[in-house]
Amino acid sequence: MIIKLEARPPFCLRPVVKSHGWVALAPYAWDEEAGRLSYTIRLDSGRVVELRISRAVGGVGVEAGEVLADDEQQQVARDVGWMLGLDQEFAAFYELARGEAKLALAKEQCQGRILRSPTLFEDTVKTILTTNTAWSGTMRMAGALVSKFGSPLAADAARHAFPTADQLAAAGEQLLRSEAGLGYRAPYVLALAEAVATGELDLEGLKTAGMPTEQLRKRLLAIKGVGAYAAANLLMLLGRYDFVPVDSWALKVVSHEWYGGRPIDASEVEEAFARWGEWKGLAYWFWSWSYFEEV
DNA sequence: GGTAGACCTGGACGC
DNA sequence: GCGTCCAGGTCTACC
Repeated sequence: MIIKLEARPPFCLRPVVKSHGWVALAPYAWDEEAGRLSYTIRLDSGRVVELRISRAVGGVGVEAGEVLADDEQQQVARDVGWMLGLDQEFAAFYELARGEAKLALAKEQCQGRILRSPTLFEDTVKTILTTNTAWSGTMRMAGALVSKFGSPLAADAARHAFPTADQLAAAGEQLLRSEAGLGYRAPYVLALAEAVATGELDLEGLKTAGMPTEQLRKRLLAIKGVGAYAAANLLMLLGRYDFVPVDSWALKVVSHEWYGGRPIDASEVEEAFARWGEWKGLAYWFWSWSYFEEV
């Protein structure tokens, strides 16, 4: 069964997949040769299926490997549409980027969309896993959460979906530490899972909340384990680009680009991109850094 | 409001 | 093989 989904042009699958490191985190997988993105998902019906997403005329084709009920097909269309940002609009950003040599190819290269997870819960957990650790650590922790606590794929029990909030809440702090190696992040992830599982926190509602970005940012910062960097990263995934997710890498490349390599702080990174206004985060994300041209 | 130290793990490094 | 050090954001206590 193949579900065809249309994308707002310009759309190219590979740039979305390569937009950041999310594709390297379970349960995502990318087949470079086939140009196919895979994602193991637990549907609301409880069924776990592997979605195989490929470029198709005008958008993407999603193969589920088995026949899905109508409501399951609707969920797949909704979730894949969100994951790839199929309906996102970047015309205003492209217009601004046209006059900037470091972003001149943004439209031509279909830049703008950033790969995300079906749920904001999963993206928030993964963002917490990126903090204060090397990328290898993030991959290890995400992989462990999926393999230890996620529901298995019927056709291949070795593969699992990302665990639901209920599943992580049921795991408890001790198992999150010992089985997933989350360390001090375990209580943060547990508290988040419990808040979402009990309905105390409606994370998914934030996807469509029309509130101002600053208000949305405050809601995200109220989550334990989510600081300035993590909130900005999540805002980017929510399509709000008013803040730059400043991590140590950002401090390095921005310093090299505009501050002569001297130590800088987060406010100087924000200042460097201030002229991009509501597109600040996106300009930062797709900037062609001198640091890499000279290394 | 600003700052220092603790948190946790894996990897790099020196012995 | 073992011990030490370091990288990586956020939180909390303190000033």
